[in-house]
Amino acid sequence: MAGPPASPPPVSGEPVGTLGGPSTPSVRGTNVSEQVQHPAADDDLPEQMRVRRAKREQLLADGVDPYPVAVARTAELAEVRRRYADLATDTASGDTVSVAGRVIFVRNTGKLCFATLRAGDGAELQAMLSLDRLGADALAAWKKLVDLGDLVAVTGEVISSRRGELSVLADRWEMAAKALRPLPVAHRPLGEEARVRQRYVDLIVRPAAREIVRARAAVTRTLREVLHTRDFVEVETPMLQTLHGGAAARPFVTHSNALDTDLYLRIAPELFLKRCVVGGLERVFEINRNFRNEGVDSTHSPEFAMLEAYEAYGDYHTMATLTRTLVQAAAYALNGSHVVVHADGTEYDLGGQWAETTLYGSLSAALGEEVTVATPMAELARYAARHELAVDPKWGPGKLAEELFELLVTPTLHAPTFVRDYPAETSPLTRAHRSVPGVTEKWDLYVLGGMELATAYSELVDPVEQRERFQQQAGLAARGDDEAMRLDEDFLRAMEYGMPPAGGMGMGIDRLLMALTGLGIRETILFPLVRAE
RNA sequence: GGGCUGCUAGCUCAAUGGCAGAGCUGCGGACUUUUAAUCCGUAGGUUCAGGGUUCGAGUCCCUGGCGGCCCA
Repeated sequence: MAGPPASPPPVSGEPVGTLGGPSTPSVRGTNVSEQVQHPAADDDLPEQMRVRRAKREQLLADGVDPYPVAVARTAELAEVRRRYADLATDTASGDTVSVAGRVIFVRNTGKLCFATLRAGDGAELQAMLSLDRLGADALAAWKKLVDLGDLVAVTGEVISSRRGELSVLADRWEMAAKALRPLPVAHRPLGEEARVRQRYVDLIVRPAAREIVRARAAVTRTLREVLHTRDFVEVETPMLQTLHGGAAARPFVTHSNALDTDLYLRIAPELFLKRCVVGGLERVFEINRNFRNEGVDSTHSPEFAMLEAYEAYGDYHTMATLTRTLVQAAAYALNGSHVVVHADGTEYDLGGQWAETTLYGSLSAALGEEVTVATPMAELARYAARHELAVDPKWGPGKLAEELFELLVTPTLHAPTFVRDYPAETSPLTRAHRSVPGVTEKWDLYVLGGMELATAYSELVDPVEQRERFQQQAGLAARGDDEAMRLDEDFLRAMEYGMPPAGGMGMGIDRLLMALTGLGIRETILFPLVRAE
């Protein structure tokens, strides 16, 4: 380390050549004065950033790369913790290791410095830097040049301090990457917006932020494993589509220059997965993103991850069993139990068999009046008025019954509940019930007081009936319902080759994480969409 | 779309219409066993932007921007 830390380097801006070097011709001939503005811009930086930039300059001046291509590293922090877990207080192991991590706390005394290093997995290890081991220059350089947030590497003996803290007593230290921005206060939560907009900082300072990322990975891996063991094949179907279909939702529109045509970001993979089933991929699934150009709030994100699975010769009963298996496996992967613990400490039991009811049955119970798919519009409208539900004139009786159900029943569905047999009117891709007229073989799975977690059908596979349902939807679209589905000729052509009877299921991955953790959707998505700064 | 609410130092937050502050962070100093180290000293601000009321606006009013919560 270079000697006396006498002169704070002249803050003379970027070293020549890094930016605007010879490769940028515009700089050379003309406006040289513009180049000199870099230092001036630096002067506008907050003091703490100027200081850190100056330290970077000092390192360079000392001939030390603040961003070396590699540093000595023989062990991970967690590995050292594991291996020396039993090292007695105030003893030395005799073993030398090289470790690296981010400096999150510093406690400097005159001739002995302590720093807490943290690795990406959350493991922490103390580094000790003493005058007698390091020498005056290296110790002075440490104190002068290392800030909270820097990534450093330390080589030394694994010891336990007098207070019993497992530590690396440094013979040598190196800068692994100099941080130019200060870390936020480590023990106070970052503001909501900063957490979302600068997730990287959130991840550095908040262990729970890292845990949710790993929880999500554990969940998606578990879903895949369960499906693979049941011989489901994972596929990836188009996210750019010339027609949007498979759900009732407003799409995002984009444009292909090559084809000179507008394209839609998919709102659901359903119609492509069914093409797969027609082709003989009898058990097929996809986990990927859907995009819906709709509201953004605590349960809705414009892009959201979804699992869809189709099983030939299955139906909505087999999909219910599959769904319960998947959710319970995910819960088990997170918590080792079907009872998960939410962020607020409450327990949520996903175990055992789940409650089942029907839409009209549960609605009748809530209304105290017998309601069926045959109940006329006028009567339903009276119930709506009784409960102060505004009725959209575009609604039919099926849609109104569903709205009443959502208003009166779903808030009461706290434990996981399958709600079966929806009106045909609102389910254009669903097969008619095999014994109950007017309803379809569809269920919605509700959790946590009304959050819709998954849905499944016994799929409609009759191409003629499918065409009629599409035509009804096209009529709605023509009347200005921009959520209505478009007629997809190629999909119908596929169906005309014959699709086996099948069950299909879709589950929101973000919502599954919410149900398993009790967190809001913006916490379960690493980088949720936010307005540009 | 409607209602409520927030935006102040790098971070988290204070400040009856009357000198813009604290803790942490930073900087200078002391300290060879600290644990969010401690102690002494010190710096740091376009109070989101623009307009208005006022002798005087972070504070009140209007418009806009960016968030959050609740409702449809």
